[in-house]
Amino acid sequence: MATNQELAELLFPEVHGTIEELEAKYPTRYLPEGAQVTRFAPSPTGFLHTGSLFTALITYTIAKSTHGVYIFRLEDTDTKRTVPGSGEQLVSQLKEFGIVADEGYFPSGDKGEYGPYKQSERREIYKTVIKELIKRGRAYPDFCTPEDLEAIRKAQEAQKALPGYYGAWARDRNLTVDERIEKIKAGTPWVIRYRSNGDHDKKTSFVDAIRGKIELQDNDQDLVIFKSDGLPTYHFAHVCDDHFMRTTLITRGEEWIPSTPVHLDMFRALGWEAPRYAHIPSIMKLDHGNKRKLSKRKDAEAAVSYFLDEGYPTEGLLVYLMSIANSNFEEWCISNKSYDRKSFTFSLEKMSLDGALFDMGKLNYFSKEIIARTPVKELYEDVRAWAIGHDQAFFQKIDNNPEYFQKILNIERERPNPRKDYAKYGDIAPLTAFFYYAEWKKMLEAGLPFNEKFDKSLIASFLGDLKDKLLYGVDESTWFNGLKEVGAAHKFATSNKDYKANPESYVGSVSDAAELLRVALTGSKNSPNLHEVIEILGRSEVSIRLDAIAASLTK
RNA sequence: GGCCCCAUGGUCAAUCGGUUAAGACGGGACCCUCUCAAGGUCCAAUGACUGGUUCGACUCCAGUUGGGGUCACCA
Repeated sequence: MATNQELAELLFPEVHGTIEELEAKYPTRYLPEGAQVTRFAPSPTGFLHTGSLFTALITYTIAKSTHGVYIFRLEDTDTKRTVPGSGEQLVSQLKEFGIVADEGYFPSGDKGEYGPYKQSERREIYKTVIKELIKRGRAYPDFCTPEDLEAIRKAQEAQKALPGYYGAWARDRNLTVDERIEKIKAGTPWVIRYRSNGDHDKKTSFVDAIRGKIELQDNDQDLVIFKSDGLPTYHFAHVCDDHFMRTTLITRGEEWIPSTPVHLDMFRALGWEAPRYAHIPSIMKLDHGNKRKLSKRKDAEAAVSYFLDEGYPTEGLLVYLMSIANSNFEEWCISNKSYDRKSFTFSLEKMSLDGALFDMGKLNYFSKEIIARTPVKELYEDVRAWAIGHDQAFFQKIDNNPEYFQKILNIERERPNPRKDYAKYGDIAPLTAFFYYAEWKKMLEAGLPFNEKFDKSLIASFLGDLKDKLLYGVDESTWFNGLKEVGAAHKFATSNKDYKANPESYVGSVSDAAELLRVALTGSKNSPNLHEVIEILGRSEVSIRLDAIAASLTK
């Protein structure tokens, strides 16, 4: 009678290594007390998902705050779903958010001593462990075809039995070694299944770092761990990789909770200590009154690229995500007068247990705060970098005269309560268009929205007067007093109070007078501080515009 | 359907058995004010339901309901 040893050799003749050798190759890490080794391990199946960024942020933050190690691992075992180039894409998008791995997969080559960090390059490791498992009788080749599996499922359905490959339903579980060898030699296709000793009627429990104790049914499924394409399935790859990478904390989506007993079962079978788990709630979206996970297919905001394209500052998104992760973060920011994530103490225990609805409004709020606090020089660089890739016309405009654009960006900025009218870089171009003559000209041609209660001749004479008498290079109140004086000469009240008291003595109030100037120069009834606008535009530009208006009013 | 997770305002949520149930976003009002954006002050708005435990329950327990997840040679 043949032995499992012989079976293992027949299955994996090319594998000569041992688990002991792997243990020696990937030694226990020497890290300070409390340091966590975490990892973000996405599949290269497309662009970075907002939920993934959330998980990555938490994973990264924990490693950094405990002076541990943050690993990036590429889980490319599903060759059918792999999208070429998306691994590189993931790394570079994460980098834009400042989330760069201490070790892991990089397009330019792996970094770190615990690699390879791409699962498809770790075949040797998986095979070594699986071969050992076969020798020990804890894994076996299975010869079921998809049709066989389908038949089993149907039979289970008919008998109202629990679905799956387990116990008596596991057709090939109890084949003798000789029978297996015979089939293999006959060329029957096989996969490797893990032989579970679990009892479905018993419970396994573990302490989740976020949720506390979780109790689930024991795993009794003989799951496939090695596919016919020569790659492992997630379950096995996770156990293997996180053991040999010496990960101490697994951060992953909450959808993994139900399969945790499988992983625990395997760690036990291998005699390895299981890491801690932190199952992170998903970010949700309200859809026809129901909550559901953010979906890349249905929701633009599910793809991180959406925020990048719109021109949200990366820090704005990060701060928003952090506020969902730890709701005390927001209060911390307020009392510290700072959004510096790095000095905030993140805590897994403080994470909420149910998935938050993604709130655009709140993102905008944080984003405005971040933009308003960014020093002009820095903001300018960020906006410029965004414009290059997303708005060429805008880029040409700002690049043509960077100093002018920075002055515009700086309006009402360097003060205790700065303006907050941009949530994203894409908001800037439309709001600042009037500063550029060509665009102002278009507004003039389309018709300036002057208050219709004033007739053209009044507007023309008032603006004409202003052209010569507007003050430049003086402080705001002096400047505004100058404006009032000119207004008074045209019978505009110098204060709203005076106007209200005697409306019949005036043509309008200061507000009306200021509005005429505002509309003339900015093409809109709403604009930032007029004094600053005029200082930036400068005397000659203001004169040119007022002349152009005079010409259009009198023709 | 089995199993698991979750449950405080519209949203994010604090409270670790005793509070007038915080705070933030959003909303409303008022103030400031040459408009807007800010800023200031104030207001409205929350414990799913039913039992239990307890002197006392938003808080602990059970059940109900609701929502979410998971049951692959996908991760």
